[in-house]
Amino acid sequence: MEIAPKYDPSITEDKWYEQWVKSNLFASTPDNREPYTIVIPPPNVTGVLHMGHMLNNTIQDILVRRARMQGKNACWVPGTDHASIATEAKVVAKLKAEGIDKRDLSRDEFMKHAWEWKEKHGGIILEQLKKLGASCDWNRTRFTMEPALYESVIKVFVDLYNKGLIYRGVRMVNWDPVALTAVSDEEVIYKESKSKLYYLRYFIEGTNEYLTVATTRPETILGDTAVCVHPDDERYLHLKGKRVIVPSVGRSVPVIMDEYVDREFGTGCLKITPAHDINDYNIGLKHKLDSIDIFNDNGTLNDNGMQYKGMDRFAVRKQIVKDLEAAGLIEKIEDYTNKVGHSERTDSVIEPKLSAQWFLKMEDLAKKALEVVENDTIQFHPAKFKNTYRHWMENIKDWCISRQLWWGQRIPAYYLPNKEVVVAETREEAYRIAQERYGNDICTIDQMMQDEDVLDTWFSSWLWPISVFDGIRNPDNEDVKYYYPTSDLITGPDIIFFWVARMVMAGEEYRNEVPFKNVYFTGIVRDKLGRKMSKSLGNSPDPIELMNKYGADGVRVGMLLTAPAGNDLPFDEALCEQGRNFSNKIWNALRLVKGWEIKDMEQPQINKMAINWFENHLAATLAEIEDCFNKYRLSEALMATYKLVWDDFCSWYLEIVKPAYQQPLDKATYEATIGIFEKLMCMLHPFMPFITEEIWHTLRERNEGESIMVATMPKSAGYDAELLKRFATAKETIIGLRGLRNSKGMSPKEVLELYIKKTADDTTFDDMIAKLCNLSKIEYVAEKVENALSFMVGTVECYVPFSQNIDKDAELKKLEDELAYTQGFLQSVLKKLSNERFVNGAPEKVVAVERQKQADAEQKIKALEEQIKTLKG
RNA sequence: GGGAGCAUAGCUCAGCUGGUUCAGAGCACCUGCCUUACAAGCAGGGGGUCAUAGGUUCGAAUCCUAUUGCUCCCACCA
Repeated sequence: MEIAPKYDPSITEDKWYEQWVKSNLFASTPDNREPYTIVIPPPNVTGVLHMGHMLNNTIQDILVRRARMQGKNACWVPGTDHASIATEAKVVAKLKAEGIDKRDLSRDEFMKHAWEWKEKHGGIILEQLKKLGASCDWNRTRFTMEPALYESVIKVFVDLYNKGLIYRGVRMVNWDPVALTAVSDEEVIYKESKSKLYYLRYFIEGTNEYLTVATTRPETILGDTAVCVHPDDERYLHLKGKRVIVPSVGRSVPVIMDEYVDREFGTGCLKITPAHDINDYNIGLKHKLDSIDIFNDNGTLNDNGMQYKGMDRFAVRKQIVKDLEAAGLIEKIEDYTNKVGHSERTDSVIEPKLSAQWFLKMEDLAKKALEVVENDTIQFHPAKFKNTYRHWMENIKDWCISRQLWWGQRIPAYYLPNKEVVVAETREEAYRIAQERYGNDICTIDQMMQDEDVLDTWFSSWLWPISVFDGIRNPDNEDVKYYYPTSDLITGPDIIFFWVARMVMAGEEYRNEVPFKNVYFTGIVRDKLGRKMSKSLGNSPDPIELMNKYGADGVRVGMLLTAPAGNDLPFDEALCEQGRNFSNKIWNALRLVKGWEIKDMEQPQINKMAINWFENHLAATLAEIEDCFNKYRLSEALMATYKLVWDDFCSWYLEIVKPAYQQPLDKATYEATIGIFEKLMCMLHPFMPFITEEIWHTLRERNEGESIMVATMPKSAGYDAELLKRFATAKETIIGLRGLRNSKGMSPKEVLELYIKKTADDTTFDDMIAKLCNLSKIEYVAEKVENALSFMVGTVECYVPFSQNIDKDAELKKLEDELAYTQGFLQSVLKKLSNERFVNGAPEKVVAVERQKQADAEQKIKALEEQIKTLKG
């Protein structure tokens, strides 16, 4: 059989993916097996694959594939999120490029454009996931805006409203002046920025005296309705009951006293703008101040902006400072660093704004959701995120769930002419309720005005583990009963509040059960220099190009090699190279094995030994790997598998059984080797699905439609630890011999003899030693061998007769160095053992170990001294 | 301002409740090899005062305290 010398993923990967889809191997339906369920964190429908997705989805695929091979009914549900703000922004931008202004469109017209856009450009990311090998059940692909999920969201809104958990109120919210919508507290990112602190003069009414107020936002003086000082601040006691004139504006406002003011900051005087700052708003409420809103929704000044009307807030800031300076009303300007809230989606500076919004009461929901994490019904990996979660849950505020957008689930609230509001799943139902409540003649059905707002995207995402199985609309359907709760959730810690916490709440509220049992938090993928990957830095590699270059398998391995849960992943292309090299290594092992001539002949002892050793070693490694998976330490599981394949299988096992050039291999060994190879491929398959499938099919004849995907994952079993230890000693002998050859520059072709100063009590591995070291014989002797090089394995001396002149000085030095080291070592052991408190205090086991060390060291010293003596002659 | 976490080889990390799996792994590095599976490779090798300073202990990378440096989360003093 001809096998290419280099593995080429481009000819296997697409082929096998197609085959898997064709054979419907990703599909899952409820049956008697234990379910294993993952719901994908739905990427934005407008998204394209980035390195974060690669990591996240590789991990999910590994877990799903492993579960499937363990005989579980594995179901990975894919889908996308409608991403209200982000998508609407994209559609608006696209329309703008075509010369269409959103404001000129009706809601329906806009939605038509948005859906068209979604159909055309949406879901690219799901196609890209296929290249990665993601074994999602594509038949189950969901979209948060599709009818069934849309209905679920509406149903939940109505339900929570009826339970009294949802309310509408006028509150200070975070306003995004670019997206023209409110956003939740969690969507505000505070960034440190260099700004200025302006000291403004407020003249006391009717006098020439003034007080100085420090502010970072001088433009908001237009909305000032008071100046506030601390009631105990002696500097300002005389101002009690006085009024001051807002500079430039000319308005007279009261001086009020409140302990909120920090006397140390600035001048100890605080201007109060209730309409544009959350703290000022609260003070305004307390002191019954007027509230003057000076901004339009888009951040320009409104009619209250006087001569600045129509200008942007930042332009006004500059202008008003100039004007105040000209009027001599600025005392000084200082540099100042503070944190400014930015919109997560548009990056615009958030404007606190008073507006009517819908809120969800969180307190009770949070209580239950905290409990199930505290008592480990849901486990976090790593567990440290419990702290973060707890802190948020214990300080939770109501969730602003309305957004002033069109792309999303429209709030099912209907306003009647009598100003009352009715909430119901449909207009018809709302009308029925309205008539019931207020009489049949209250209005016509068309006179009810539906709320213009849509719901926060996360208000649909939080239902995802339930709604993908239609468990909101049909709580007793087979799917949701079987697949819910899901098994593992794989996500980033950045959305622990946005998503994870809220899913737990929804799960408890709507299923009375947690939505998942484990949460695996991935780290953030960074570049080599530790920076976040970002478009503006251009440091984010294109995953598709990477996969073309190294193969999906190579990239998957590269990502996983250094990605412990919860740790950031400093990505380096060299890791993908390592992954690709590993692919090639496996490939060449296949070439070797398939290249052998097989003969029906007696199985040599050495091969029996190799097989027996490997199977024991495999069992031990399997136990190790299972332990890694139980602890969600996937990188370690991969590394253990990697070493098993590369080192133990390729470098040791295959080298031991490998027949001499053009010699045949016995059939029994061949069969065993194929069996081992198969097992290794199964173990590797979750990490490297494509190459393992290709090799699995090459190892044996397979029937049409058979796949490694549904082969059985090998399980750990008992093993002979003693055997493994003896093998390790044999290995040491081999390494010692190779080192000898290396240091003496001997060719591997030169045949040598080995004499071991020891009784021949264990010769199990002698054949192997002879074969791998090109020895003509191994002999056990009682006395030292003359004219030989020597080395030690543990406390045992080994000799290799050497025909050429031995460099006595070099040998002597080597031996003396070793002697010195061993003597030092013995000293430290003796010191320990002569310490009575150690001998009495330490456990017997530990003391026994020290005594053994002593004995070994003494024996070794004796041997070394003897060697030195004879060498000196 | 509050909280959490981290600091071990050049890099990325493992080292569970103090003592032979205690100083480890992979990559990188050095030396020698194109040895009929693989140079995307083989064989061998070097490399760490476990951040710093104290303390507890017979014994500390591991426990305690302080210091320094980094990261993240929350709050948002204008």
